[in-house]
Amino acid sequence: MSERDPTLMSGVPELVLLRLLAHREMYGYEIARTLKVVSQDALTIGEGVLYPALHALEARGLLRSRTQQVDGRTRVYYQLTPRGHRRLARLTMNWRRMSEGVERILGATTYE
Amino acid sequence: MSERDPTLMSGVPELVLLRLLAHREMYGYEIARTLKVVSQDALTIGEGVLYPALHALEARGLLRSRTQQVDGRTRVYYQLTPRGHRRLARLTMNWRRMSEGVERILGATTYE
DNA sequence: TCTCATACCTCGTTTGGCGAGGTATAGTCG
DNA sequence: CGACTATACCTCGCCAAACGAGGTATGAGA
Repeated sequence: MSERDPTLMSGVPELVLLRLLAHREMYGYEIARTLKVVSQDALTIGEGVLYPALHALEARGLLRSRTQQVDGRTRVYYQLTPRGHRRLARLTMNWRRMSEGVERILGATTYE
Repeated sequence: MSERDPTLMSGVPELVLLRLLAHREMYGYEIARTLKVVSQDALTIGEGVLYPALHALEARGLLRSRTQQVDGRTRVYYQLTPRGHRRLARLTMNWRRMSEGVERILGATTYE
């Protein structure tokens, strides 16, 4: 394994998507709304990012989906696979590491 | 103004570069080394990222450079312009906002 | 009827991170 | 002397990812 991973760059959408879906099954539109609310507007994900990301995650075997009709509208519900959970754990570690690194740079007043 | 800015994505290299150079003048190679040390290996910046980024920042008027010969080697020292300082302040705000958003997502155990 | 919210989708562009490569000098070890 | 490492700069080309803009369709309410 030892795949790509955010070296410096984020991959925030992937992280956030996996994390939201780790709790419970959700469908795309719901994810976008929830993200906005929970992050208190700090994060928003456009549909041009959201749907391609979900498809890619599913294609990689990190998500599983099922389709359900509700009030004549189609919802595609996603949930994490075991691989998705492992991936999430890994990405979370990387995120913490990276953001702590950035904080160290931002916080320091002198370097030598 | 009101330029693009990292919507979801990072722009970590730009932020970090500006922050390091806000303290004191540094040259490229030194930046790469310092970043690694100060971030305790959490962040590294390859030369294929570093130099193009520095040039782009200078072209945008956020950095100013001067060249100096030291022991027969050429060093290009960079420092922030006033615009660079303003940009740094802005990016720092965005970073905090974004990373707090991510933390809220990571930290929450239930959403409704 | 029109608009808004819901719910999905894709296409094309741009940006930017990154590896790999290239040049040159100074110092160290054998 | 020759090889190698560290210093110091640079560019090219690839690829992935974020994003805006556009498209389809339904249900509810004004």
